[in-house]
Amino acid sequence: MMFPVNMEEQDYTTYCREMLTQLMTSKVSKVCLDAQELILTMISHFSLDITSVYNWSMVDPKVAGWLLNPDHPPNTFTEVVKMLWKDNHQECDQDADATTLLCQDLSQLLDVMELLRRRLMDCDLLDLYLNVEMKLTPILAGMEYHGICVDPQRLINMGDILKKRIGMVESDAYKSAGHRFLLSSHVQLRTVLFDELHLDEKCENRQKLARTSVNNLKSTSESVLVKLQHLHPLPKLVLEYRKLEKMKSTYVDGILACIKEGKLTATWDHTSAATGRLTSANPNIQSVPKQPLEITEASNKQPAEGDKHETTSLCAREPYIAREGCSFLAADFQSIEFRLLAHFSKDPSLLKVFQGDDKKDVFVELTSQWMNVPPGSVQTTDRERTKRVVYSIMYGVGPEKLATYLNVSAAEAKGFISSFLRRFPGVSRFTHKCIEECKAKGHVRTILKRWRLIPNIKSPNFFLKSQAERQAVNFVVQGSAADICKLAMILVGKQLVERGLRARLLIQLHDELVFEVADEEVDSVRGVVKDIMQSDDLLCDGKIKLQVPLRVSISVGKSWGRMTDSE
DNA sequence: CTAGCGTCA
DNA sequence: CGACTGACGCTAG
Repeated sequence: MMFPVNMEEQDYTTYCREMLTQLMTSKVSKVCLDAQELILTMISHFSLDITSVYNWSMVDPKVAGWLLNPDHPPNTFTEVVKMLWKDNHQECDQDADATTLLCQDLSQLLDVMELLRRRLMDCDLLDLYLNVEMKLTPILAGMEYHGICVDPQRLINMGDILKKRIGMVESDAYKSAGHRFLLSSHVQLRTVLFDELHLDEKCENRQKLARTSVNNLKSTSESVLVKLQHLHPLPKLVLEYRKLEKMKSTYVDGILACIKEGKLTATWDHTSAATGRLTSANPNIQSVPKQPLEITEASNKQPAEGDKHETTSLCAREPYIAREGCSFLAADFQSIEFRLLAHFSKDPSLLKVFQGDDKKDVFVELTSQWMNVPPGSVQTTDRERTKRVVYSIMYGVGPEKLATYLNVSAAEAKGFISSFLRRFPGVSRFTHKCIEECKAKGHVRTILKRWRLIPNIKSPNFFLKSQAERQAVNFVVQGSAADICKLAMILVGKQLVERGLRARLLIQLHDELVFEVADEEVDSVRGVVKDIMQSDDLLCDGKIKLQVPLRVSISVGKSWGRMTDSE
C-alpha cells in the first residue's frame, strides 16, 4: 500500500480512511492478528460509523487457533505457530530452530494462515470460522467502542449507603465475637468461629460441615455459615458483611474505576470460553447482579418508631442509563439450553413442553407444579431455583449437591433426580450418546460443528473421567446455545443496518442481547429483533432444523435496573 | 452440574 | 515486593 508523504494533515487522514476502508471492504483476503483490536482502533481513530464496519472481513490466526483447540488457545503469534508445528510434526525437537525462526518473522503470517485454513477445513470448522466467528469480530469491536453510560453519582450514593452499613455490621460482629478481627479474612474467621466459639461442636450435624478442598480445613463458606446462624449472631453478620462488601468492592468501586469519559468500556472476547460463549472483562458486565440487595437500615432517626427498620434496596444495574432520547431494549432467548436439550434428545414429553407458540415460561410452570401454587404467584427466587435444579440435573448433578440446593435429604434429592429423568427418558439417552461419541472420536460438536477435544474422557481416574463426561454433554448444549446467540448477533446487526435503524448492541448476557435504541424506533427494533431471533431461518437460512421453536421475550427501559416486559 | 471474571488474603 | 493461587461469590444456562 502507498501513502503519499507531502499532503496536508486533514487530506492525509481522509486519504488513509478511504484507503483502509476500501481495503477492508474489498474481497482481498486480509490476515490480521487481533483483528478486533485493529477494528476498534480504526473506528476510534477515523470516527467511523459502526454500521460501516459490519461487512469488513478479515481472518485472525488467533481466533483460528482457538477454534481448533478451544481449551488451549494460542495467546501470541508464536504460540499459533508452535501449535501448528506440534500438530503437524510429532518429533518437534529438531525443528525447534525452524519454529523460532518462523515466529520472529511476521511475514510468515500469510503462510501460517494458509496452514490454519487447511486445518480448519480438515476439521470441518471453516464455515463456522468465516461465517460466525470472524463476522462477529467487528460487532464486538463496535460494542467496545460505544460502551455503556453509567451515572457515577448514583454509584457514589450507593457506595456511601454500603459503607455506612458495613461499618455497622463490623462493629456488631466485633461485639458478638468479643474482640476486633479482620472480617474479610477466612483464616481469622475460622479461628473465631471454631477455636474460640466452638460453633462446629454445637452444631447438631457437625459431620456435614464442609471443608476446604485443598488443606481440608474447616470451611467458612456460605453453606457452613447458614448452618451455624441459629447458634450465634456472628455467622449471620458475616454473611451480610460479605454481601455488602461484594456489592461495594466489585459493583460500585470496581465499576467506578472502569468509567472513562462518562462511559463504561468493557472488553469483549470470543476466544476465552471453551464452549464458545462470549466473555466480558474490565469490568465483567455479565456478572452485574440482577437481583437487588435488600439493606435493613436501623432507623435511629425516628426513635418513636421503636424497632422498626427502614429497608432500602440497592440495585447494581440501576446506574446503567440509556443515553438521552434512547432506551434499552433487551431480547432474551427463553430457556434456550432447556429447549436445545429437547431438540437434541427428541424426548416426546420434553418436546411437548416447548411445542406450540404459547407464551408460558417453562420454569414458572414447573415451579407452580412442584410447589402447588398458581403460575401467577410464583416468586422470582423460586423460579430461579427451579431453573438451577433443572440445569443441575441435566448436567449430571449428584444427590448430595442437589440436596443442599433444595435443603432436603440426599435420599429425597436422589428420588427427585430419578423422577425427573424418568419423566424425560430421552435426556439420559442423549447424555449417553454424547459420551459414546466423545469416547469414539475424542471430541464432541455443537449444532454449528464447533468442537471441543476432551482427552480425559478415557482417563483411568474416575473423577476426571466423570468430569469429562459432564463436560461433553454440557458442551453440546451450552456451546450450541452460544452458537445460536452469535448467529442472532450477526443477523440482527445486519438487519438493523439494512433497515437503517439506529440501534446499537451494548451487552450480551449469553442468551440475552441488550441494545440501545432511539425512543421513536423502539417499536420497529422490537419487531425486527424478535422476528430474526425467532425465525426458522436463524440457523443457516433454515438449513438446520430445530425440533422446537425458539422464543424470545423483550423488555424495555431507561435504566438497566428497571426493565419492563414489552409485548 | 457446566461455563466465566473479580476480589481478597 | 510483585506475581501467583485458593477460596469465595457474582453471572449465565
